[in-house]
Amino acid sequence: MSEVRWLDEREERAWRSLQLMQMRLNAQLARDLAAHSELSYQDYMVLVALTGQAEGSMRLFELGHLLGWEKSRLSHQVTRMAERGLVEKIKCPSDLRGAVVGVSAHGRDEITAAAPGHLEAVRRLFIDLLAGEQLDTLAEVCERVLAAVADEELRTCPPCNEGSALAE
Amino acid sequence: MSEVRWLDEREERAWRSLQLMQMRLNAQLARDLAAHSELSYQDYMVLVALTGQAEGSMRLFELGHLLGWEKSRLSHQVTRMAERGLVEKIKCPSDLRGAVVGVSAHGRDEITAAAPGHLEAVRRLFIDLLAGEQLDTLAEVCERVLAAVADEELRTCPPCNEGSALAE
DNA sequence: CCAACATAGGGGATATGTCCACTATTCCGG
DNA sequence: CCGGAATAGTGGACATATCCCCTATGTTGG
Repeated sequence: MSEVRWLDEREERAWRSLQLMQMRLNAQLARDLAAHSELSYQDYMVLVALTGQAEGSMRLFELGHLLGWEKSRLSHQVTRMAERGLVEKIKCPSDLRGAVVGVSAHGRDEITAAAPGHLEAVRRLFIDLLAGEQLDTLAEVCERVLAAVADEELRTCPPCNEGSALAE
Repeated sequence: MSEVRWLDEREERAWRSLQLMQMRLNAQLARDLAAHSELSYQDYMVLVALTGQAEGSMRLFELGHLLGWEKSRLSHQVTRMAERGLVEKIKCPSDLRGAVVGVSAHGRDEITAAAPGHLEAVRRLFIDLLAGEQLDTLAEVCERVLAAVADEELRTCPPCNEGSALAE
């Protein structure tokens, strides 16, 4: 088609600072969590999701959807967490293919102890630095991008590449 | 101190969508790159940085600063890339501790072939979805957060924890 | 009822990231 | 000039993520 449209200064600034922020912010939050608890950031996210459920448990695939993780990642993660006694995994009685993960007492203790500190860090390093409209703009931006990504995922990977004559 | 200040709906929305976007967008860009080239996203970033230099090479630690990577991560990455012939690493004559990394001809070919497609993906999934002011707001937000993180990194990790009587 | 297909989950191989300890130099104050 | 700090980079151990294939179940149209 046409020649490449490189990023101009404005675009470059936004794109670069976003990528840097992602890396640094996540790294700092993870370090903070590791320093004040036995939980990794990923452990934390899993436990938050589980404790957000009324019964403290849910089907594996539901958890995956909630977190937006691939099934394999989640499977490995849950296996590791189960080995450490943070969660429990049992076969689902109503669907023999499936499994149900639940927080254990130990997991509850850990998340209860870690949450306040983590939340403070999130506020200190992110939320409290931003004005309300900035939060909203950010959310709009992210949601717009997420929609585009979801769209592209659909068009690219699943069983879509058949049926149409305009194949590549 | 006081009790925990949980995130309200607005804050939650921004924080959650940001985290989701990070994950999905990066994953999609990486998949896209992998599908159309032999380069991982990390390879790509290293090569972009190097080809951005006049001589196509730079000191390892400069590269690390430019990318914002830890030295160890960079060392591993460059070693792997050198094994694949994408870059070359030589001892620095003027500082015997150091090393200089340079793009190889092969590396140049790869990045030249991959860049247009990747850039298009970045535009399709991110840049072109946003209005100019959104880009600016985003950049401001990210830079603000980055400053706070850098600040906290300074206060927390390096050789700071000594000298003051107000130790923990 | 059965054959195809879809869905839930597991797990190995491999790539990557982080922590940390270690070596080799260079820099600097006295 | 020397001894102690800072700097540059390496690499092992381990945690994590992804790709991709495998099994076991459900589901559904004939």
